[in-house]
Amino acid sequence: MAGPRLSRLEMQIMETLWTRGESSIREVQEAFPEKGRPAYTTVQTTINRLETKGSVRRVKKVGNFHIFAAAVSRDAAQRRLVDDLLALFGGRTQPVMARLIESGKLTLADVKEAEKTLRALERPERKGDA
Amino acid sequence: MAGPRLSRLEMQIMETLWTRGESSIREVQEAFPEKGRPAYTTVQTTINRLETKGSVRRVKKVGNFHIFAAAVSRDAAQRRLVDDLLALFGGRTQPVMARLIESGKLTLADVKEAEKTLRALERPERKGDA
DNA sequence: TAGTTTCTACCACACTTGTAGTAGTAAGAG
DNA sequence: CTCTTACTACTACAAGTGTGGTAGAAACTA
Repeated sequence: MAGPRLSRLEMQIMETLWTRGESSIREVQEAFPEKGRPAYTTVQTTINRLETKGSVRRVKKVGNFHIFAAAVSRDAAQRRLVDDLLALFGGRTQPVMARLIESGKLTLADVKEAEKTLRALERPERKGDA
Repeated sequence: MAGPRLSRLEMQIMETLWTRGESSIREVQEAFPEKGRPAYTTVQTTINRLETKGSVRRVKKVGNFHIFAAAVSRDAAQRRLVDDLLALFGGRTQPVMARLIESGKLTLADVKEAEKTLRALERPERKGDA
């Protein structure tokens, strides 16, 4: 399955749709930080492409403008990104973790959280192991 | 610095150069799994582009062919990939970790290793904190 | 040396992505 | 009902990427 690949700008737009919910092109555009905000038509073009890809759909028309909504979940889209990255690393997570640590963004809390989740997942793994 | 962005195919080629060391185009090409191996000229074109980007350099000529070598470290290139991904996640590692777990590739051992590394890094953090 | 093989240099092309302009239409302001 | 404005649909275009073809040179092989 995996859905289509989403580019940087596409992801930023999806992010707005995920966080603010159904939005017009104008709303999506204005959600960008004023500094470096893309032109209205740039957002329009990109949303149209997302629509073609099936990642976004227009839900209704209000006045003379359309309202769009994400047609894929944030989790699914993010999963795709991580899977692609992982493929680039030959499927090995260890070097990914190493780079995350280098980035300085990975906190001990994040890791402990992950560890807890993993333990919870591993315990019920009685019959079908990975 | 960050160096240029490397595409999927470019990364695959770099991977060969990193693991096997200096190689000819033919060697790089044949390092690809037979199934879905790109044409010789595809590899050639891509190596040329890598050369233009400064990620690869030709080190010598043997007979009638050139020998190429990576001009950037694997770590640096991988760091770039992870940083780019992180940017897409708004700099937050937590969702990245979550997706890694979902992928089923992240092992408890990887996480413990990361935890150890983080602890070791955090302790000496006397003067210059993050 | 002549033929065959193997490279190299360059070109071509389609698809993606970021970016934005233009023309026309629909909606709200008076 | 007319004007102004905001939005839509469409078009354009350059850089990046994957893909591979062609022509000609260089180097082994007999």
